[in-house]
Amino acid sequence: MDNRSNILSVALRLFSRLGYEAVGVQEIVEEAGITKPTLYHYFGSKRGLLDALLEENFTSLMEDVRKAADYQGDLPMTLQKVVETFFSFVKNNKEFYRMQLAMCFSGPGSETLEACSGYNKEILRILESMFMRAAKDHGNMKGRHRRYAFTFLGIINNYITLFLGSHIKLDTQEIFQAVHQFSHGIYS
Amino acid sequence: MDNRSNILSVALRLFSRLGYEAVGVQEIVEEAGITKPTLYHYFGSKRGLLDALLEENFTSLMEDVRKAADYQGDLPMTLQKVVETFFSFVKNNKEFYRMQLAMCFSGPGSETLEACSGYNKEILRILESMFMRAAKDHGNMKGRHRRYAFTFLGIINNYITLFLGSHIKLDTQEIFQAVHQFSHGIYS
DNA sequence: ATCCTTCTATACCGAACGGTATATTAGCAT
DNA sequence: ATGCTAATATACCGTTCGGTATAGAAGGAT
Repeated sequence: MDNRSNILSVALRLFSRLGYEAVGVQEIVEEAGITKPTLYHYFGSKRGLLDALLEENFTSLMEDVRKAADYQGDLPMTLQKVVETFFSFVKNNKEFYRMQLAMCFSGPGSETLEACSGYNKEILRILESMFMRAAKDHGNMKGRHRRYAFTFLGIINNYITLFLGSHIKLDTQEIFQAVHQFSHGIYS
Repeated sequence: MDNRSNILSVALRLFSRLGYEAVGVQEIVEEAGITKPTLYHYFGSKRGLLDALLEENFTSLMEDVRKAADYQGDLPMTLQKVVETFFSFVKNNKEFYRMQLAMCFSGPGSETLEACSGYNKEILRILESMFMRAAKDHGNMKGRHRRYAFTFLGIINNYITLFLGSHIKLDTQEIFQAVHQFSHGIYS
């Protein structure tokens, strides 16, 4: 593996375990078996390294979610596909999703929240526009798109959190449950 | 206000905004208008300060939750009282709950997670034992206490997160919704 | 062969980190 | 008054922080 990829993978592991602020650049380069100038050659700064990490992984996740959230008249199926997409992504990118989740919940003035808030807003936009298109066929959903997006993502992240804590497996039954739990909030 | 309380309040504000790791002791004492030895006199270390913060606030929260979670035959009412208790606590302790939530989601090897995991386990224990007592009257709940506790707390934290982001108000209607959303997961 | 670019290491920077040795002040009990 | 304790400040500790100036390899293009 080349140095750049190696740095990214080591940084992801450390950030997700200890948190971005708690990890020093020195720690990363030692673990990666290189020296600081190499890291700074590729990423310019510690923050640049974080940004590269977020960019690469979020791009892939958002691509998947965009495909899954393409509503074509069958809302339950679309929701199921979205949940399935998230769960599948998380299974293949546990460390990244754990890091990202931690950053979402960091304080409103923190660098980590600022770094990932743009990506999360984009994901919410994707979900919101899915609900907007669905609202044309479900009159009672009108004007609640944003709220639905927040709640839906919240439920998904609940399940993912349980998975990351080894409390559930994230199988097909769980996909169904997540959709079901959310749907109940819509139709009642 | 005495120095000790002042330090606690300044630290809580900074920790909740920037994150524990991102805040320096120097920053705290400057904001509080004192010097380092004063802080170290009262709390011994930066970590000791965090522990004191967690101890004081969690003790109060857990006391409230324990009272609310005292199941006496009416599960929906008990659930409602628990949600109400959380919401009311959060309204009066926004900064603390935001900090605590961030710490819950920090990496599995981080100091912040270690600092608050004990308290969260205790809260989960309280909820779990509530569900265990309720299971005597609801046969279909048996063996799922832990999972119910996780899910219930997850939904509550969803609503709280939306509140902390100024997306909802956390009023009585929201209490009802949270209970409703969770209950659907039980009875179906 | 030489030049240019890319990549990497040695060695270092000033600043900030968490923490403390020492001394002084204030209040209180004797 | 004296001595004891709690509380506070000045000034400093060694370490680590993120980041960099400089120079040497390495490799391809001319």
